[in-house]
Parts: sequence; structure tokens; C-alpha cells
Amino acid sequence: MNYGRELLKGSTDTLLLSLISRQPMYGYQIIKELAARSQGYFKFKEGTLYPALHRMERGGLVKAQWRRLPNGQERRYYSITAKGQKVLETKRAEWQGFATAVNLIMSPRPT
Amino acid sequence: MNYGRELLKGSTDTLLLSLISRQPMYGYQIIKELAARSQGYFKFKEGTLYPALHRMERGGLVKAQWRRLPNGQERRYYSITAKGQKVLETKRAEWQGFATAVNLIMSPRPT
DNA sequence: CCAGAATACCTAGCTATGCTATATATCAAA
DNA sequence: TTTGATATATAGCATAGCTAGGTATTCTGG
Repeated sequence: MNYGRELLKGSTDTLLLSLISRQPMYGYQIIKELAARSQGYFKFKEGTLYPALHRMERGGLVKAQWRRLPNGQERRYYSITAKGQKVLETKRAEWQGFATAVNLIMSPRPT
Repeated sequence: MNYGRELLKGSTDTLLLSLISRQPMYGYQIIKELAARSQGYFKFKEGTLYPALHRMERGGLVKAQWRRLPNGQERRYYSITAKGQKVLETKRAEWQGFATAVNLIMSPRPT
């Protein structure tokens, strides 16, 4: 992505599920929303986003539905499933634990 | 590792540099220290640690030195270089930015 | 004294996943 | 009509953590 390089690994799904859990969204919209909500920090690449969505669809975490706009445009909307909700809870907790542990190392209390 | 699975990617070097910057350490000690300081959260595998140390040595971020103990044991002590210090500063900032951005997505302010 | 645990280091190969680059198609604006 | 934005998709690459194996020494309990 261009932050720490690999920092994103492992949190991609959590970020996507977090967004989708608020309301169904389509891919392009997700990219824009992630950028907006993170104040420009996240700039998801298509080669990251779509494979991730497909993975999660295969895994039953999200389900997809094509919708055609009046003008003919096609969009694939993703919504979270019950299973996806559960995974999201788990991953949220994992993130909390991980971030806490990293901060313990990076900002240690006096030995 | 077994947290988020891949969460660690991208923060390994930062964690290692953080530790080593406080004082020179050898590999086995680093594993123990990471576990202790993170209250048991981090359990670095050797297949993660040693390749990472070697990478950073090649990259000039750390330098290594063998030391023989009175009892004959051999340990390879790693210390941080000037270059490693600079990289650490950068990576610390990257982590801050990343964690902040993730939290913005995971705990969004009301739309 | 001996077995097993702990200490201490190393690496080949696997796997997961983010990124690059490319492809396709529609629509609006200059 | 050409450019940029919208919208989705994927093959192939690179990176890096993990598995599982190896070597060698020292400490500890029975």
C-alpha cells in the first residue's frame, strides 16, 4: 500500500467487514469510503480489494448482489452475513490485542 | 503467529529494532523479552526471528557480534546502527499513522 | 549418571496476500 | 472526441511469517 509496506496484511478483512457491516457497499465505493473515513490514509488498490472481497464471499463472510442503475451502470453490492458478523467481532478483538501488545513493546514502561 | 494471522507483517522489524535499540540482545533473548514485555502476547517463532535479523543485518540496520560465555556457550548479540535508528523513527511514525487510520475505520465518528 | 528440558542458532520450502499491470466497459465533460 | 472518473476483474510477482526440520551445548530432576 505504501505505508509500512506490509502493515496492512491481516487487517484488510477487518477493515472491509467494518465498513460493510454499517451498510451494503460496492467495491469502488468501498475504496472511496476507506479513503474518506481515514482522512486519505487508506488508498486501497483494486488488486487488493477485489480479491479480498471474492475471498470473503467464498468464505461466506459477505454476500454479493448485482444492481443495475437507471443509466445502465452495474454495481456489485456486498453485505455482511451472520458469519461475517461473528468473524468481525473476533477480528476486532484481535486487532485490539495486537495493537496493545505492539504499544507495550514500542512504548515500554520503565524496566 | 496466531493472532490475526498476518497482522505481524510489517511490524516485525519495528518491534525488533525497538527492543535492540534499548540494549544489544541475542536472538533467544529477544524472543523471551518480546513475550515478557507484551505479557505473553508475542511468541516469535525462530523461523520469523532469525531471517528477520539476518535481513536487517544485510540492510545495515543492525550489526552482530559473537560472544562466548565463560561456560562456552555462544551467543550472537545484535545492536542497532545509526541507520537502524533512523529507520526505527520512521517505522514508529508509520505505525502511529497506521493504527490511527485503522481506528478511524473501526470506531468511526457518527456519519 | 542419564534423560529430557532448556538454551541457542540456522534454513529450505510452503503459503498467504498485497501490489503491479493490464483488460474491459460506461458515462460525463471539455 | 478524447480525457478522466466510474466500475469490475485477474494473472503474475514479491514479500515475509510459519512449519518443520537440523545441529550443538548446558542445566536439572530422578
